[in-house]
Amino acid sequence: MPKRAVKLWLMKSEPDVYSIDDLKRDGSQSWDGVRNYQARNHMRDMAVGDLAIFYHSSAKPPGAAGVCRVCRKAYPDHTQFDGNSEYYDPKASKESPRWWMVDVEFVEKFPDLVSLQAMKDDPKLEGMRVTQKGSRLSIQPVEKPHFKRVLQLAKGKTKLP
DNA sequence: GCCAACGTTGGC
DNA sequence: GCCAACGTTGGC
Repeated sequence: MPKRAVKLWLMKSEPDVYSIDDLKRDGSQSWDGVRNYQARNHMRDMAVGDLAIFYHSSAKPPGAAGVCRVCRKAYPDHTQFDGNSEYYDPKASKESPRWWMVDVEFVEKFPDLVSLQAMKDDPKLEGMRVTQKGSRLSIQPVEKPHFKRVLQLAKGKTKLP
């Protein structure tokens, strides 16, 4: 069986809540609290070793802040069962969980943040989902040329397989 | 704080 | 299954 190719993603986090610096400090982190079906489905498509752009949303400025790697494949998000959690979902049960999460580990923080504006201005990133108006999806697949270009703009040192 | 985009919910 | 109302995201 040939190994599945590494897939590339973009994952949004509000840095006031959890930033690339937090991930650098922690080493790895579970990506809980996703409550959107499309984003959830993308997480379930992830495999260990997949790489993701760590994107700072609702930031000044918003943009690509670094890279992380999936280090545990999708498993049930425990916050859906926790009545005290803001992510509690009364319709979810342990027998049939509704929400899933992955764990990610720190890969690098970019020397230069690539702002959303810079991404929008770059012709090579035309068509990249995050640059499109009203793109709310918090977990998006990214095409390899786009990922490479963001690394280039960021002076990132991550090597794509 | 505004509001466009768009996902979810619930009545029918 | 439709769609109006409502809620959320997230840039500006």
